[in-house]
Amino acid sequence: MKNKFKKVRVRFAPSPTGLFHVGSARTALFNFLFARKNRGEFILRIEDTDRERSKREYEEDIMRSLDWMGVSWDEGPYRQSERKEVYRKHLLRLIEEGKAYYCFCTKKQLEGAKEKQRKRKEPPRYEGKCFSLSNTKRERLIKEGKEFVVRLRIPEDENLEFNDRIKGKIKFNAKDIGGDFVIAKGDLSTLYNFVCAIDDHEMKITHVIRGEDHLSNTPKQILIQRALKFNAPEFAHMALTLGTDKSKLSKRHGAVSLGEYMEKGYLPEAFVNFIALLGWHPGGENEIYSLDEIIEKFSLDDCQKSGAIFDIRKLEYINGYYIRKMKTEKLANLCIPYLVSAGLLSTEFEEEQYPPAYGGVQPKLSYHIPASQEKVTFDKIVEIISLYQERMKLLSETKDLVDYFFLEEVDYEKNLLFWKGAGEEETKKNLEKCISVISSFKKWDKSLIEKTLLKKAGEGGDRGKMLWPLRVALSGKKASAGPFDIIWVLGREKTLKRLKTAINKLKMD
RNA sequence: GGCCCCAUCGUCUAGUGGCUUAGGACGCCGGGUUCUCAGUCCGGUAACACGGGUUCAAAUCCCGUUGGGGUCACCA
Repeated sequence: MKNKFKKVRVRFAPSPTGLFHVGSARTALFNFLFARKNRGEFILRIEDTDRERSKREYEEDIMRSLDWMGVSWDEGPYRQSERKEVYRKHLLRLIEEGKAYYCFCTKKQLEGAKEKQRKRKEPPRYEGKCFSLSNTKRERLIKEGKEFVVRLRIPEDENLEFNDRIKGKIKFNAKDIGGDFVIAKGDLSTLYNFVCAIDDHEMKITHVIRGEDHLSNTPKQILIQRALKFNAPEFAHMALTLGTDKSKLSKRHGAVSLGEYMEKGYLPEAFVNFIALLGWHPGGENEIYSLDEIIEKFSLDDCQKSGAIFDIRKLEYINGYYIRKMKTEKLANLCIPYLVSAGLLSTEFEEEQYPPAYGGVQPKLSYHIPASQEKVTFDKIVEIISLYQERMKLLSETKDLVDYFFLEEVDYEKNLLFWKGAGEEETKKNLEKCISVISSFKKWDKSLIEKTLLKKAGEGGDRGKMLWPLRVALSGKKASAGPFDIIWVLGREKTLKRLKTAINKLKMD
């Protein structure tokens, strides 16, 4: 292993031509893991040679997503659009050495040749016509302003083998590449494979870890590196992340951009845990790992050779798991923005006046409920969220789960109040019982509420007869937290009000 | 179609020639738990693609078949 004693340097090289997606996230993560595990360096390189399609906003999306995952880079971002001189220098050198040449064939000519080859069932191939152009003819064509591209001269027939760190020995033959391929356009602006080979060398990359969709680019890059007399880095081609139809994960499979996962309320630690386990496994039976544990255990040897389907149900499970394990205060803080954007809660900075001895003005967040104009404490929000911590899979579910704590009136169908075969009269009686029990409490004590109400409900045999309408009257939902918890958090006054509203609802026809 | 890669439950995977009646997790199904939902606990369902070898012994090694995927731009 020629790289054994060199400091490990890896790169993540996305092109900013679209929103950052799950597949790229996994490639970035694996590079990062490999770098950290081996005490090496992780470089971010933006491949924006295609000026038409590259956008600055996408570049920002890449960095924002990486930050979110906790994937930090040690160098960069380098931009290929800012390194044109470097590429041109190498390009000119190759042309001078006769390893690359101008090609004046028009697109039409190329198409025609390709068509003929296809008819003869031969693979399409550029035969290298312009390679044999005489100097004088070439000079003349350039002077005439004829359009051209630059092609790399490649061997006719040569084995191109390399040892992939994940896939093992990979064999290509130069004759299958399709002839001398284009490395620069007419304005001498260089193309992907060329700049990639140069940057990997100039940036002293020791390991190229990327998706296996780049496997077929590798022989081209090796040829370029050879022509330039560069040492080749080691390659590791990761199996792809797949959609449910087993094809490469893409937009048509639904949510693929990281932004969507952030908005839906996936936790970065859950997301990272999940995608790390797609195509990598440290052995053993544990499946929950922090980023630090993943780094500590990571090895390319434990990477799967075949693609892994992105199964969102397992991600949801892991996300729910992390939510349950989280400190409730932290969870509440993460949920608050969702309540705010749903209009259920509003926050603002409150200027609390402290005596000058305490350092003067200390800004503090205060919370209001728009529906009732009430003030609400952070502790109260924590209480509400704690009722749903075990039930939540996504942070974005918050608003639909707890909205009834922030609304003045809950909206539901009258029929929802009926437990199993119970009729209107019976339901009404049970709700009235609840009212009388709840208003009789001298002190407001949670376990007392629960004990007394439970006893009362038990008298009728089937507890559901009383507890179901009670819970529905308070939450307005067919599924919610338990009635005692809701009563406790809602308080006596609001509880009674909602029970009375429910009874009125029953009276109406 | 050419070239390249891949192949264990529906999904993610453990398994590196005998410890395997193939283990775990998600999902699904059933049951327990203060009305519901969730959670939790208990139980269940379900896989080595196929055919040849090699070997005393193969999910594991070799070959072939089939199937799947990737890639074939003056995009990256």
